[in-house]
Parts: sequence; C-alpha cells; structure tokens
Amino acid sequence: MQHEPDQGDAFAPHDHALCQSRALAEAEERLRQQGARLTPVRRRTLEILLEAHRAMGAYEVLDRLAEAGFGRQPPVAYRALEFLVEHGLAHRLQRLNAFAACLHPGEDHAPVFLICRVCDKVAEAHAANVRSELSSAAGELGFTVERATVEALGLCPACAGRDAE
Amino acid sequence: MQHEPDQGDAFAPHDHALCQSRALAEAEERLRQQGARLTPVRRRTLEILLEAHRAMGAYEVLDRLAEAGFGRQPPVAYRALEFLVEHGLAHRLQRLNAFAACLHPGEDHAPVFLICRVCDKVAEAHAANVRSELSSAAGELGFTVERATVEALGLCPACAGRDAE
DNA sequence: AATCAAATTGTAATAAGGTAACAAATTGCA
DNA sequence: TGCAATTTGTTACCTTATTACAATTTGATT
Repeated sequence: MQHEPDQGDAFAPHDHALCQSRALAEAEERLRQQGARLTPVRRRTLEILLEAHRAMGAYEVLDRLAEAGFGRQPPVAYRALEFLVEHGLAHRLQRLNAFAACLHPGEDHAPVFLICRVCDKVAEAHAANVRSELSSAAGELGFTVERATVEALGLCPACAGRDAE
Repeated sequence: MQHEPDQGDAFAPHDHALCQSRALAEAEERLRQQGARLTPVRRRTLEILLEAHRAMGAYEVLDRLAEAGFGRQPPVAYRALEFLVEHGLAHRLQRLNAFAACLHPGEDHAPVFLICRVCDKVAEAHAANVRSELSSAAGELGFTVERATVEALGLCPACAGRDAE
C-alpha cells in the first residue's frame, strides 16, 4: 500500500531543508504566542535535532552546542531540551534515553513513536486510535490515563527493503 | 463499572501472600520447562519484586540482595533482573528506569503498563487491541513493529478515590 | 538612559543508572 | 573424579542526569 508524504513521516523521502525551516518557523510562531523565548541556545538545540532527524542523546547534543560556542556542562543541554519538550517542540524517547524534534508541533498531540532499529530514524504516527484503546483497556481496571508513552521499535520501509534484497 | 479481580490487576484488593506464592510457583514451573535455573539470587530477586508489588530501581533491588547476603556490585542485580526479564518473569519499565515482577507470566504477552503516579503500583492491562491499533498506524507509514513499549501514567482507582474525598 | 527584578546561561560538583572484563565458585555430566 | 559450561563476585569505568550557585542578559519601569 502506498502512503502520502506527511510532516510526521521521517521515513518518506522529502525535502529536508524545507522540512527543517518549516519546523523552525512554526516553532517561532508557537513560542511567540505562548510568550516564551527562542533564545540562541534553544534555537541551536532545535536546529541540531532537526538536522539530525533522529533521536539524539543529551550529551551528543551538548557536544554540538559546545562546538557552537555554548557551555560544555550538562545542564546547558538538559535545560534547552527540557524547554523544547515543555513547549511541544521536541520529545523525549524513554526507550533510547534520547530526544528528537517534534515533527508536527502545534497539533496538540500525544504521539506514538516509530523507531527504526537500523537507521535510528524516528517518525510519529497518528495516535488517536491507539490512545483510545489504551484508555479503554485502562478503564477496565478503573485506571485513569493521564500521560502515556508509546514507542515501537522495528523496521522502517527503507531498511526493510534493504534487508530483503 | 465494577471489574473482576485479575492476576494482572495490582490495584484490586487481593490476598498478596497468595498472589506472591502463586507467581513464584508459576515461575519455577516455567523455568523447569525451559531448562533454566531459578538460582538463589534469581529467586530472591523475584521475591523482592513480588513483595514490593511495584516498580523498583536496580540499585534498590541490589540493596535488598546485599542485605540477604549476595554481592553488592551492580552486575549482581542487573544480571538477575535481566534473566527474569528474558524469561518473562519480570518487565523493565523504561519510563521509570525500573523493573517490576510480571503479573501473569506464561500468557506470552507484550503488556501495557499502568503506573499510578501516587502509589507507584504497576498493573498490566490487556494489550491486544492497543497493539493491533499500533501496528495498523505504523503500517500506514510502511513501518513494521517488532517490539513496543506502552506505559501509561495516571491514577489507580484507590488513589483517585482518595483524591476525590 | 539608569535601575531593578526576572529569566537565562555558565560552571562545579556529584548522584544515579548501567556495562565490560575477568577471576572464583558452582553445577551437571561424561 | 575430572572437565566444560554456567553462574556469581569484584574491580573499574562509562553514560546519563541533577543540585546548587554564580554571572549574565533581558525587559519593564521610571
């Protein structure tokens, strides 16, 4: 089955420069509305995540920030990453101890992550159905879901193709 | 809505001593079939998880093992925990950096975890529908799910009741 | 423009989580 | 008994994350 290119689909071939600049522009707009500031460290951090287009560890981000002239101590990276996560511009992937830029900020979402175990790219899938099944399974035990982490490890289409060859 | 007590439901009031001894007996039976050994450290580790009936960090488990006369070095705990996870007797909770005893071993499952943010108890919900929605959402992007982590944070019925009072 | 509080960034120190490598002991079996 | 395989113990170290506090920058206000 074919599928449409989509802003959350890191696996589909796409104009990555455009994808990045669009995400940055959206980030600026969103933050302006919230009255929060996209300072140089924060902006650079987001750019780093967007350029990589995959999940990165905090210390890897920290190295890149240091190269760009920012501080070399862990809190520099953790603070910027935390800020981005809080404002919906990045996500934290528990499974990998890592962070990735949000691929469609603004859509007030609680995404499902698809992590390719070969190329390490991360996509965000549409999660509504998954979430509603989760809530209903939880409801059977009287449990109220407030936040959920859904992360799948597997093969992206490109790597699956390479595997099969 | 009322719900039936269930082996995976840590939230429901239950005879915890029985719950523990049953889980231990099942573990022994399962391992015997697999030709694996429930050695003293491993057995004690499982008991520790079962007694707590919640997720525990590896270092917390290590302390308890040391009290019981086993080694005090991290690998002692990590090896025992890894063994239990590999044999389906315990789970690793990414979100908490922690481990919990499996509440229904044998049912060859890929569970969904419900973690109460107040009392820290962990239950396992029936996951089939969640998993199938996840696979289908992933399929739309051409992604093949191999393993998935689904962890929900929220309120268990007891803590929700206390909150409302 | 000068001032001040709030927000942000920098740095040091350290806690918490996890693994690699190898030695010693134990187990199961020929 | 003797030997290989498994398990346990220990050392050393690596990665991830947080606390605490100082220095700086920003924006609002006079």
